Amino acid sequence: MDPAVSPSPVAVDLVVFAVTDGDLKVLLVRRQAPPFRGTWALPGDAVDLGDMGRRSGEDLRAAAQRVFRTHTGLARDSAWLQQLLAFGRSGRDPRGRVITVAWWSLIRPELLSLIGTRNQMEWFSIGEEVPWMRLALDHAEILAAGADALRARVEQPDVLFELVPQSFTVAEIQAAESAILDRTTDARNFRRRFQRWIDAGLVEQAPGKRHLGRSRPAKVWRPTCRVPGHPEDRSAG
Amino acid sequence: MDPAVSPSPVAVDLVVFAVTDGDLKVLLVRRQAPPFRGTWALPGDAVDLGDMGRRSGEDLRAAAQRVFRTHTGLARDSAWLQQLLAFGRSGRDPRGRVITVAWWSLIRPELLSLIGTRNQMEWFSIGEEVPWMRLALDHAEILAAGADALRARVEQPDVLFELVPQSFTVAEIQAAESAILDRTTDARNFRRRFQRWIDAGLVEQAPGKRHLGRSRPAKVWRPTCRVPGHPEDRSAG
DNA sequence: AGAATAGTGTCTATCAGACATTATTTG
DNA sequence: CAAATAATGTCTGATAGACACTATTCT
Repeated sequence: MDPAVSPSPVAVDLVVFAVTDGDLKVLLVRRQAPPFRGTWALPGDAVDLGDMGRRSGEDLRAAAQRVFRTHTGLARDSAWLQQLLAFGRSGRDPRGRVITVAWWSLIRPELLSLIGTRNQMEWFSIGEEVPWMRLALDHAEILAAGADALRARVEQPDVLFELVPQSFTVAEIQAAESAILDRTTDARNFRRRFQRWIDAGLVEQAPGKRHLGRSRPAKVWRPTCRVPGHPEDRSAG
Repeated sequence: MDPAVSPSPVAVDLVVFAVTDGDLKVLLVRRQAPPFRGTWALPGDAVDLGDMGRRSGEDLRAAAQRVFRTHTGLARDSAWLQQLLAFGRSGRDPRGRVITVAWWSLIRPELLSLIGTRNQMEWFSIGEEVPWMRLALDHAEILAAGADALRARVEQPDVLFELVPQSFTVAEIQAAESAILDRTTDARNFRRRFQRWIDAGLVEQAPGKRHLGRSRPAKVWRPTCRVPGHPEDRSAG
């Protein structure tokens, strides 16, 4: 197939977030094929639409999960994926007319080590390092929309839970929020909100404690058991 | 062209809202062509993708505007349109694999008379009348998502402004909010919020008063002049 | 005067931001 | 005990819900 022509008019692109070292990071990959070969881009791929009848092709969510697995090596089940928006400006892709459905995804810090630095990919700190001006296609625009969506929803505990370890201390989850919003909340006020999450039954204490250095050990918490992960949103496929 | 085969793998569908008679209504059209001929559906159409290279086709937003104009007869400029989500479950369309990008739209009550009851279309009250179980394709799902999006954003004055006349009384805009949320807010508490909109410079008094029956006339308000209408969101097309 | 709707004010609970203090561990 | 981080509590201002009264018009 001619690599300069898109194999499908519909694609998916992922804005994959993680929090490490107190920074909100996004996963970018170096494009292996033209156009924009060698430039940083969001992980994405064409959606297999089938052949307009007989072969049924893959669902949008399945395509997003496939891209997630291809680039991270993680099981598709461990992917928290939510649809963002469709981007389809005529002329956004030099290969032809391609509509892309963008998704945002969250990865826990514990899983990052499993990903490693394989292939041509890298985590970029949203605040500083992202080479915004040099992203392929309209990916800068998509990434900005993804960051907006994340920031808009980070107040909801369930989003935050996907960006910290399965069990966490109050300080850890607060640090995650700070990284996303890029501002420090007062620890005491944050704890008060956290207390409400406890009262509402959103979190429960996990066994064990955690302590670093020579200080008082912190209690460990976890989200109260729901079915693990995966928001079932309407845009499922 | 074979009407049983979709002309394009990408479509747009519109969830068009209006408030009349104290009810939140949505515009449905009777499908003229198979499949689902004769059933109620959201207004929508295939997106012209061009020919994958030479002809550039139309932007997603342009397609949504075109559908808006086709079905309402209103100028595309008067369309408040915001992207909702893409729906692309394999098998959602019996004609083949079609991804649809859904938009939600708001129409002021003053414009409703211009639309009339042309063609095969009708306004249905969300609460009661919508024949949910009998909508074509996955339009019930799309409509539900659209209603959710509207309810989630109705607290923001700018959304509410698009569902009332260009100039309105406090009672009128409160009635619109009540219709959308399907619950009555206390008039005095609503007025207090409205006072804050005045203080923030979101609304200003318009000339004239309005009075019905034998009661005290009400002041008339309007949004402070911004460029008329049209949210410029990132998903522009 | 009476009916009807417009507009203003009060009391209270909840929540966010700013800020001080006590508690528990290691060295 | 000193250092370091965990955890709790107080004061204040903004906002939402419940509720009572005054104002202006028409009949």
